[in-house]
Amino acid sequence: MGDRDSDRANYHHGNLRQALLDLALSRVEAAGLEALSLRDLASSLGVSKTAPYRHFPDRNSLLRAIIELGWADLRTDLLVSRGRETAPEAGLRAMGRAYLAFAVRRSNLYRLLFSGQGKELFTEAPCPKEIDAFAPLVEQIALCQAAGWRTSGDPQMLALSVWAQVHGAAELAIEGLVPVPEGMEPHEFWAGILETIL
Amino acid sequence: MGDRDSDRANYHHGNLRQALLDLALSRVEAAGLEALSLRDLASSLGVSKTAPYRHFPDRNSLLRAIIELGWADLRTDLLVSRGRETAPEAGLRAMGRAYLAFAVRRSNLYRLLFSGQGKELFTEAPCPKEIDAFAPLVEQIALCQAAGWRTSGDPQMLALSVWAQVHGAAELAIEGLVPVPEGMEPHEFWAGILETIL
DNA sequence: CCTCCAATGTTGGCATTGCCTACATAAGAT
DNA sequence: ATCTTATGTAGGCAATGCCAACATTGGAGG
Repeated sequence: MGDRDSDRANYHHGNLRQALLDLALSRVEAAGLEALSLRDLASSLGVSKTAPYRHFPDRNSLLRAIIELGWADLRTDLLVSRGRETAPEAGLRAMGRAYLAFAVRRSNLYRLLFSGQGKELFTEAPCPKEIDAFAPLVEQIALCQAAGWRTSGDPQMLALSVWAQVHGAAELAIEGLVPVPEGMEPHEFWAGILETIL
Repeated sequence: MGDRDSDRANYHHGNLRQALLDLALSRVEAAGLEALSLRDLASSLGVSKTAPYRHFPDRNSLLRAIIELGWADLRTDLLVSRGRETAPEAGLRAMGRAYLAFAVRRSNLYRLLFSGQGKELFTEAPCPKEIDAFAPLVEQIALCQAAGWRTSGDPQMLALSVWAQVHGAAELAIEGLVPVPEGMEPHEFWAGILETIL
């Protein structure tokens, strides 16, 4: 007859929301957003097919939660990478490399971030601090300017330009449209290309 | 009784492949690739649900055909835009603006181009000339270099860097993550941002 | 301690979709 | 005229998102 714990767990899972988030994130990272199925999550967690709807009104809502996790992780990577450097410009380059590494290493998640599903997360209100991966870039650019780098120009605009550059490189790297030289990691190759202009 | 033409057309449509492509393209442009359904196409064309499979083995194969159309159109826009300028650098800037305009105007199609579905189109063999939107950029960069612009540097690498920059701007513009100043078109706004660095 | 209720989970069902197998028809070559 | 092949049809299967109705549980208030 099963022990008491699993009896209790059988009906009320107890932590379904978090379990859904964890599993969904791993599914997306492993196979992309189109491979995410609420029914599959439910059955994998030993729960009925409609149980997830008690925690997320629909599939897109779950996706949006994952997107938030993704932005938070990306922001963290950027903060850590720049924290390891003292010179402002070195910090900026480190952020660029960290960004590319994140995009290549977790490409399915990265693609989801720009899939358009979470647009309203950022356009509506001021972007929540914990998931704002852009602000650290603007700050770092401002630091660089204070140190004499491209002193003319609005830091916000400069940051947008740099973001566009690095994001574009990340996408091209992920997409694999451009063959990478033998024995070279894609994010290294693309970091090198960025130096061409930046 | 119906006229003879529709009688004939009732069974053998006569031009189903092209009709599928046309309608699929318009559906994708209007609502994105996730809105593309073979069954919907079939019924809209007054044909049975499995008829499309006589022309495309599966949904992805149809998507790939659309991707080819998209790249060809983008290439054409680039060629036309640079053809209107004489000075090499002016031509390069015109290509950038045309690229951004294409991405914004046909954003759903543009997104499909980078969705990863058509990867093998470009990585395998040498990219077919008619759909190669990258080669014109390399050529233009070479022209610019011949005219004294950034004479040091491999044109291929420079072109990749420029492509990354413009593609990144295009994606950010489409995504709408960055609010565009009132009364300004997104592609103008982003073209301005590109000038910040390029 | 008991009761009720809100949170959480289940069952059954509907519509849509991709795609498979078998079958039907038309159009053109032999 | 016949036969082959390209093309289209019918039926079906499994998966999915989501809705409505019902069940269970644990905790708040009497």
